[in-house]
Amino acid sequence: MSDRKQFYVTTPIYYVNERPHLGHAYTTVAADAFARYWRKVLGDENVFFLTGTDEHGAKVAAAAEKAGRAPQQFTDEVAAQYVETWQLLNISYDTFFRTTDPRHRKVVQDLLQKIYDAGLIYKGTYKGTYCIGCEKYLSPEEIVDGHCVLHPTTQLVEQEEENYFFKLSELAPRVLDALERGEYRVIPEGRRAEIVGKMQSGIEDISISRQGVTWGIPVPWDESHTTYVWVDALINYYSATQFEDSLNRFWPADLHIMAKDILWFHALIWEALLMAAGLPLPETVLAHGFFTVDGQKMSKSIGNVIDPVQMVEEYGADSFRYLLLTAFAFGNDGDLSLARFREKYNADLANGIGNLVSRVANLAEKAELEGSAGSMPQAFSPDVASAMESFKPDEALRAIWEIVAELDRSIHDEEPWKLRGEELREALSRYIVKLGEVAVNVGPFMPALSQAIEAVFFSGPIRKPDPLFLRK
RNA sequence: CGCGGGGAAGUGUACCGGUUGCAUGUGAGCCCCAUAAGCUCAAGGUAGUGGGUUCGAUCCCCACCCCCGCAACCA
Repeated sequence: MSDRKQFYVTTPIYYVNERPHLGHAYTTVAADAFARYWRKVLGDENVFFLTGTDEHGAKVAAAAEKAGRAPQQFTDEVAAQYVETWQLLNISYDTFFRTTDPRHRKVVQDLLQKIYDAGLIYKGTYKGTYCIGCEKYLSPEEIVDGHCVLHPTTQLVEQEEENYFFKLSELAPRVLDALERGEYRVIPEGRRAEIVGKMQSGIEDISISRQGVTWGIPVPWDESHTTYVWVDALINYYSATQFEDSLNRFWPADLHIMAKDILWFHALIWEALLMAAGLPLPETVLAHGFFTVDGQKMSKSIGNVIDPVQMVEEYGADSFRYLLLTAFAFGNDGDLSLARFREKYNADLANGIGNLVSRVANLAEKAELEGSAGSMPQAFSPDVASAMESFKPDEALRAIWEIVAELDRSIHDEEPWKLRGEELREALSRYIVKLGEVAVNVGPFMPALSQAIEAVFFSGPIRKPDPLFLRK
């Protein structure tokens, strides 16, 4: 089915100026499902799952100051919140990467030096309209009647800054060529077309250093500049494989997952940097969609923010993971709503798999069946495997729930409660095999459920357990 | 201005050039092992509007209307 020997999957590293929110959780849960899937197929030691935090930049420094903390202390605190959230969500990352890791600094500097030595970085000036209120250069859309939309009373200044520029314009055609030759790919197809279109529309060089920002990695040949945070951040994917010899083999990455808003960085700029440094390109760059909540963009002012930690408290990690991944097709945009979460929780989890487990366990307990007799299947079902290998976790889950529905139908048709003796045992063991199938297949998505099913039906005497998912 | 996504049963959503599928919700019946759970059947969509291509379009093309997002130094 696949000739992979190893699998390296990443999430973006999240910017620490805000707490983990639903968007971060969505990306990370998906990445976790892929990581867990491939671990089962290839063995734990052949999968590397990376996530982490992006901790440099002016905004972080400002946020730290506002919180009355030194930057490092501040980022330590926020990074800890991410670690905590991922623990709650049962995220099985192998490394939690932080860009303030001193080992990362060296990798970034070496890589930049290489690109510099290759003649692909030059000194120039960045010129723009600067808003002191925002502390950044404004894009034309942010300027209305000569004033910043957020700070209409602040005087804007035309400002120039000396920056180092990366010759993206020179690299872009080569990157496009690599994309078209299939040296790396961008999915879904619609996103790829978008990226190709942008690449063809004329690319400008980008500045990759800042003079005024001290909270960052110094440019190796000119310590008065720090590395632009995006460059610093992207390099993490490579950097994480360079800290230990045992991890070297994971580069290049097999799958970078991110939301579509940062695809540009991952589908062009990252490849350009790698090419410039003479490094191999990642295999797949996968952008998933955005979601709205009850039809609107999630925002604090609208008050429709869904907090992942609260969701875990209410539904449990497994359920929340399920609800996120089945809400809409992975890659598309979609809509989430608390009302629908509840509906789906009751229908698919409580009435579906939860009830089915009780149903079969009860019959088995009465029949005094031994679970140790059967054994769990070890491989994924073909349709689950093909869904996962074409990056469609939602389809994989749908296939699994088809097993659940089928089993409910079989039980109804065969009326095992009327059977006795060998007939009953035969029927029950077929049901248990099916549940074993569910357990194996659902593992990447709902690890606790998978273990619970295994514990009930595949070890010792079968006892009817407490409900796995209580109706809400 | 530009780019992209979307408008389909009460709600949400999938695939697809050839009597729309699924889920949820609703109604009726069945079963009674199970978490008032399960099974079956039924009702419910002229697929935003108007054109075009085609033997045939929800699907391809054009225009328009509406919603949403992105718009590159923002991480």
